[in-house]
Amino acid sequence: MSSENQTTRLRILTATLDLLQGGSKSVRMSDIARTAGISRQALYLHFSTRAELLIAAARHLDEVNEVDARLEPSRTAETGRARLKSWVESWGNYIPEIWGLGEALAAMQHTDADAAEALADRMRAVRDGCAAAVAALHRDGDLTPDLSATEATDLLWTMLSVGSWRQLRFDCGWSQADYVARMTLAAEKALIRAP
Amino acid sequence: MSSENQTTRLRILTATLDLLQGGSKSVRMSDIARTAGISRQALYLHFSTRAELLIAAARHLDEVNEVDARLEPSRTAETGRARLKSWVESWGNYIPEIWGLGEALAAMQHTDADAAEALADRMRAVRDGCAAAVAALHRDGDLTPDLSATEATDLLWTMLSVGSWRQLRFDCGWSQADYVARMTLAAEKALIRAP
DNA sequence: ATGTCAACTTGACACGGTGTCAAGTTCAGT
DNA sequence: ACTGAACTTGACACCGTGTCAAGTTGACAT
Repeated sequence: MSSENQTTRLRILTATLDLLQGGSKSVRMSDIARTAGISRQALYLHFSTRAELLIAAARHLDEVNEVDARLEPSRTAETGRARLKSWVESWGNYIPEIWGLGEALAAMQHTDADAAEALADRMRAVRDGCAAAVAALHRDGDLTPDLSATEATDLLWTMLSVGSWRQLRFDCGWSQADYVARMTLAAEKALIRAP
Repeated sequence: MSSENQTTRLRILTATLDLLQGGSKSVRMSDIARTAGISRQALYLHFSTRAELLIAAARHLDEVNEVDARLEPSRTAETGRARLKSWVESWGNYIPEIWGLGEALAAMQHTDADAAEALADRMRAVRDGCAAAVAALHRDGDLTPDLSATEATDLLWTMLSVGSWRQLRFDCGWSQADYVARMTLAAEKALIRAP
């Protein structure tokens, strides 16, 4: 940790995230090196593989954004309904910050097993958040009777996928606020027992 | 049309679809040539580019599957509700046949403008189907008041995306029948006015 | 002042996949 | 027997990733 040269490593990571944030299609190792102000080979001194770099960037992003703190309100919500609402909002508002990286990781998951694993990890974490919200609903007796807890989790997880967000946000032109509002409503309709 | 050598061209197209159908990660030009029983260069004699080949394969698939006929029941449904149900079923059951090709096309949409356009075309066609179902609901006064027709179309289109299907089908282990049944229900809850 | 070590640089190269080029082969139609 | 189209073999260029080798720079210790 402290034995590593943080400043160069950090410059690399932030360069990577900057390039990816823009949703730039294909971010090459040389692009990253250039924007970090070092040679392409110096990059390989720090990260021996593109996948490794992307994974490190993902971890770094998690730290910087204090993921746990952002999810706090959802975790401490009293009712299941409140928890669902809060979860959709927290996660939905986190997507814009990670989607570039997510798509880059997704694009290389078929050529690199580590990248696939890192992506799967993160998707699993999101799924856990969905499962917790569903469990809270279930506990309150508010879960719709036509879905098991697992099925409800599957459905919510899929509704909240990065791909769906991207499509609504960019292909359909929804604003971020629209996305959160409409998706919250859609999730409630799909999961909460009819009155 | 008839001036072209159909048999080799056809062998190529079916080889392409066969390889893609399996959801094989990276189907190379040489893989396709080998399974079609010709040399890699002969492949380039027929399709000068990988994108061109994939696009031709997509068109061929549309013909072979008689897309229009499959969508007939949805188009002729009497009520909006019936139309929605039928549309989700028709399209949902078509996804398994095209998803491999769709993902291949999607994977190269950032490196090839023609591939992007071909994919966009097909997605637009799906969106049109969604819009028609929503319009029928709206006509019957059955559309939920908290979504405009456009928003409802956006939402339905996104719920029925290939990515969501892939996630539910493979990551969540849903059967095709499960997918259609649950998705129909979810679409109805999201779009139809509460009683 | 000298030596050493780590971070970094330049420049070359291998590899895999796409696409191109040139020169042959095969064979049906005339 | 000749032509032309479909196809073959084999070489090569390009790009992006990853590797290797040799040199530069500068901080720190002695």
